Amino acid sequence: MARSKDPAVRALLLERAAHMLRTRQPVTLRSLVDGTGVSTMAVYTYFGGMDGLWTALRQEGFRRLAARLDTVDATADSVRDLTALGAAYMSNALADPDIYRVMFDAGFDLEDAAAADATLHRLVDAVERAKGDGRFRPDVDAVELATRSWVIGHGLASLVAGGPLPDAALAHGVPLLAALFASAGDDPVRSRRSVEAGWVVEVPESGVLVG
Amino acid sequence: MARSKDPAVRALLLERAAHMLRTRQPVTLRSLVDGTGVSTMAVYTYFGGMDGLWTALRQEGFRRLAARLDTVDATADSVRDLTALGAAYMSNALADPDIYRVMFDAGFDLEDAAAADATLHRLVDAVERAKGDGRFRPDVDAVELATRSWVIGHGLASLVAGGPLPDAALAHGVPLLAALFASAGDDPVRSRRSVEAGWVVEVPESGVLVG
DNA sequence: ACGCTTAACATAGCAACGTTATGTATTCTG
DNA sequence: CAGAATACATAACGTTGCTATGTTAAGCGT
Repeated sequence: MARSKDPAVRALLLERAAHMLRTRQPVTLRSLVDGTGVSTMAVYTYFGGMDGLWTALRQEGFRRLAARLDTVDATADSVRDLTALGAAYMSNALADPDIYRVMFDAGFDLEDAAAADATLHRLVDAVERAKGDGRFRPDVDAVELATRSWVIGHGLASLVAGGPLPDAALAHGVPLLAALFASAGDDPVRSRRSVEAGWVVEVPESGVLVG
Repeated sequence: MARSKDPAVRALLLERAAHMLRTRQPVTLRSLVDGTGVSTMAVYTYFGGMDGLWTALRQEGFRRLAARLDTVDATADSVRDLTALGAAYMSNALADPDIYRVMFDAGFDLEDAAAADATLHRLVDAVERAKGDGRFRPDVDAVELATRSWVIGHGLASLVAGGPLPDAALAHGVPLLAALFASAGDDPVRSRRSVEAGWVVEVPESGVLVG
């Protein structure tokens, strides 16, 4: 056959692209490879072009999101845990606003949909656990409730991360989720307490915002 | 002085850019002016460059949004009206997904913030009218409740318009808004009825989706 | 063990992009 | 009615993503 691709080069380019995105430098084919020792062709052998790089970057974003969601561990309060997943989602979006924007930008293909589905599934699991605990009505559809939580989380993340709303608007997450969970059958007072306990969002360069 | 700018040319370029965006043609400087008889310089005299064109396009988007929100007229049911504003917001986003995306994309400057604020203000007014009708608790902050409605609307619009969720997901708007309004003091059953009455979203090429 | 095949990579060039410099025409002003 | 300033066309410049071409090196069959 021939030479085999070096996975380290791929990782290097991906890392560098993410870093350039974070530091607000325009990510162009030439600026990406400048100083790395590799030529522009590397982007084509590893990603098939710039479009492929963006796709890979989206998947890297979902990978990081998944990693952050994994740091949320289950407690006795399943509604708190569900909220904590939402807070972790938010922390991830704020940690890298540009990557988050790229994740949901124009070229949302089937691969990305699968990745998005995987992260949504974690929410579904959390909802089902809460149902098992009797927090939600038995007739509540776990996928639907998870999707609605996602709508709230994405709306908030999208408007705060580089959007028109300030960081302080993250506080809206608590009443929004509490209202949603109460509508699914959870006791309003108890729900509020659980959500306040779980809503801990890390805001870069401004510490931690607690609900 | 000298020749005066022709407002018709500005409107023509803006209209054409919006049309190219809707028909998924890439909007480039040259493709924009091709066939219009004007030269590439027109974009610079009228908008100061492509960035200026995007800013103008964002404002055009907010203008259209405002126009659509104006078609919602007040009825005796103020919560229905508030929901109808949300539905109109959604219809606008789905009618021109690409313009909607541009509106909330990267270059969100102060002008855009003002435009966004103006549209948010209509929601605030509607919330205050509902408070006057005794539908919401007196201690409810109108701006906050309006912002939370916006978070739901934007999250849904963003995930449906070109995003991972299908058009059918628009139906989530009803339970989400109903839950939010109920948490603000509105009677749950009555709220549900009002929201179902107001949630009428126009989906292009697939008719009208009623809650 | 050796040569052929094939993939990885560098170099160079292409069309198209946004922008700017330059020149011309037009229209308001003094 | 002349002067000046602005609208606009034309053309060029640097940079973009991409591709064609050439070279090098790794893996397999004999």
